[in-house]
Amino acid sequence: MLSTSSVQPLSLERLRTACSTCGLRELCLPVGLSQPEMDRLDDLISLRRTTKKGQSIYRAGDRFDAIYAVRSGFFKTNVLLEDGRDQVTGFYMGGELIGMDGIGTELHTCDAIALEDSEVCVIPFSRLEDLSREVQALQHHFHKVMSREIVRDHGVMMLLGSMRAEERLAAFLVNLSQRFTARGYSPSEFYLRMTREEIGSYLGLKLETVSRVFSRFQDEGLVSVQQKHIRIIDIPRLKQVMSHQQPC
Amino acid sequence: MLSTSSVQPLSLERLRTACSTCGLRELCLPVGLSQPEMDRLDDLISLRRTTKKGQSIYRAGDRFDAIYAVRSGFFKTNVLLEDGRDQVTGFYMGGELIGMDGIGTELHTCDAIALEDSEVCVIPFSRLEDLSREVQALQHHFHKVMSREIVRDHGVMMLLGSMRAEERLAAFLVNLSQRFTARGYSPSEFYLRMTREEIGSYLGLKLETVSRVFSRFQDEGLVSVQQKHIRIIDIPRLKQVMSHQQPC
DNA sequence: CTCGCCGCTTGATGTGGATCAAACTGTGGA
DNA sequence: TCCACAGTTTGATCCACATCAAGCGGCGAG
Repeated sequence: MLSTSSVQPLSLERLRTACSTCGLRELCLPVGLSQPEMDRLDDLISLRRTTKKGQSIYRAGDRFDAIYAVRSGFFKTNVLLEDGRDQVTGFYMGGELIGMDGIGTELHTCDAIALEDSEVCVIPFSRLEDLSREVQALQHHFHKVMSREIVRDHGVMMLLGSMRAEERLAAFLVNLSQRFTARGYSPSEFYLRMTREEIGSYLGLKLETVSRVFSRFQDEGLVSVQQKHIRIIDIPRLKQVMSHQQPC
Repeated sequence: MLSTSSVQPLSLERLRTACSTCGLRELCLPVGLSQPEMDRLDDLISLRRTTKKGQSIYRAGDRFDAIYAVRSGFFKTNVLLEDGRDQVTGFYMGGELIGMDGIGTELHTCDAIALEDSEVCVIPFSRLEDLSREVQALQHHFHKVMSREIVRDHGVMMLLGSMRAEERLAAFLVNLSQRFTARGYSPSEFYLRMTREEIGSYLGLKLETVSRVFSRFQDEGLVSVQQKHIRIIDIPRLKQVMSHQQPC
């Protein structure tokens, strides 16, 4: 049992891992399902997978056959260019779905890598489609999840295409804060699971720039930064920075 | 009949606009459907909509209730920030689907604007979901289309986050060339429907930079540019530029 | 507890693309 | 037909962020 990325069928653990009893069910795939519908979804999700920090749940080029719901932990997704350049395309936390990039071609187009020891629910995709044909609420919610991923990507495109470094980092922190809040954590105090380099890659900046902007934010009393420990002191002002409305 | 964005039921035109006889069916929603299945899809798509250059099929904030397949013409989608900044998030041509951004919130999150006089098929979304529950091939293909939109967005994020101006424009031209080719047009000669400013907005560049890079490409014998008329002279070299492999 | 290293911070300098400015051109409308 | 103007090109200058460089500090392995 020392294997670092193990796949294990549910058995006695079943009750503990069922969607119905999962603390993340209001954020995850079962949103809007009745109890019997949720039971049917449970039948489908019979595998969990634990992943150690640094390991992947899939790599670009891997055959696609499942999507993954983050049960615990933190992930990033990474696209690669032939010439070696790469870019972080997203960070994922509890209740969020990873892997929808693979549906279009039956092959994954990015790497999904754990930023800390993590656990995901494996959702076999063809069985999800089967069930979606029978359970309208599931079908509709899945479409919403994919649509939101598209909208999120548009937000990142906006950020990369027309925001300056301070605005990008402010937007990033505000977004993280909101997602932590939705999960019952503090809106103002959290640990970053990713390095400055990963943040930079996601935001289209170099790690030095990320570091400098953090320092500037700290000097201005917006946040307190100690390595990966972040405390947001002034969320409203951070939102102003994000929206270009610096008070001169 | 002078209204600029008219909605008209199909009647005698029916045969002409049915998916089954549409030249774009191999690129559009009906991919992989049998004849009877395609007939059922036809039943659902009972509206076409013509849109004059400059007009929108929907705006950010509009209620979402349909997606749109481009029948003819050319569109852009635009996201807006409160502070007035905006960004082009995509260009769409025949056979491509617009509007999936609205599924997540029931509201559209961007504007969809015609870059020339155009026509779209209106696909009522709830009826599309109904039919998807009965026709597996349709369900699966729709999922593929959404997934590809996500993958395309990741490509743009890569481009915006880690490519230089010349690489971006080269990637843009290669992409357009491929899409025109798939539609039976010349891979090397086409008219741009968008302005330098719109290209720049999409690529995270200013219009002056786009213009300068076009000129540089022309000087180097990669393309011939006359306003919106583009002739790609050396596709392989353009692909090299895109991949950072400048021959010193 | 200590060592080594990875990740972070900070400074100095360089540069790609933005900005400002001016002139040119093709097009659509009166 | 001609005018007005939106869109484009090109040049000069500027600046935000990249790059290069050096030192720091916290954490995990032993």
